[in-house]
Amino acid sequence: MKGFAVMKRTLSSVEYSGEEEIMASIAKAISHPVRIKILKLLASRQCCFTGELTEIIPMAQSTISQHLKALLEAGLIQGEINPPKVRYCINLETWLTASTLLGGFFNADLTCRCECR
Amino acid sequence: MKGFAVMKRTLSSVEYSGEEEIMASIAKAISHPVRIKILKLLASRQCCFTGELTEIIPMAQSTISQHLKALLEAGLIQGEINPPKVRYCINLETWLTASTLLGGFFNADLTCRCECR
DNA sequence: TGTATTAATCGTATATTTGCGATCAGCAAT
DNA sequence: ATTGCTGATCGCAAATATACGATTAATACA
Repeated sequence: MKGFAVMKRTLSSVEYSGEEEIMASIAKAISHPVRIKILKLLASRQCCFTGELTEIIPMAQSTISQHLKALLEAGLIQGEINPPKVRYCINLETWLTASTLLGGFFNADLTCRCECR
Repeated sequence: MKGFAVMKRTLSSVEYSGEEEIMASIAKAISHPVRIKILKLLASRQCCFTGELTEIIPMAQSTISQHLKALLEAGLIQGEINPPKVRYCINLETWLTASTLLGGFFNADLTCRCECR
């Protein structure tokens, strides 16, 4: 991972639009239930939060840290390092981008009129 | 993949709500740019479509078929088998679910007021 | 019965994800 | 300096995902 321009295991590098890559990147970030749970927790606590996550979610501390890192790299959260503690909160900017891109995508008016089943 | 109730590589099976698992499953389906591109194509062509995808997207036919299968299993598309052709189109029901869940998730009113950076 | 067409599936190689324990890094207070 | 605390990172193992070519399945047509 790291940024949006990776993945070229093959020669036939397909071309993607910036939006497609950003959307995919955000989707990948929330493609694991525990990361959705984490985001929900962060969003509900008004804001900032810390590794009390470890107490709420029964997973190894290192595992949770990894998920936080994934969310951080996707830009969905931001953290304020303040050793020995770190506070995380939603990154409103990316949050808005996600809302716009994903919302716009799924809200598209699809008047499907085919006989597919 | 297959359904929403997999993943228990570990002993400390974390509990997830149905919504969390459905959201994660949908997000995973659109976590690859080529699948977003495919969905866009299907959505734009009014509706139904076929493996002309192979002509538009420079990827092996088997690879595209695999991505279609992923979208199918996530319920985002549906296909009408009509050998030797198959027509795919958006599955409006899941599409609406995705819109509701993801939209509701990201549209949550976050009045963050922390000093995190 | 062959032949052509389309698309799924199989088998394989490689890369990424996920999870864990163990260790390291940064700071505060002894 | 030593200790304690929180949290990131490392190293490993196992599971998934991704991409491909080759093969197979299903049907229409000659």
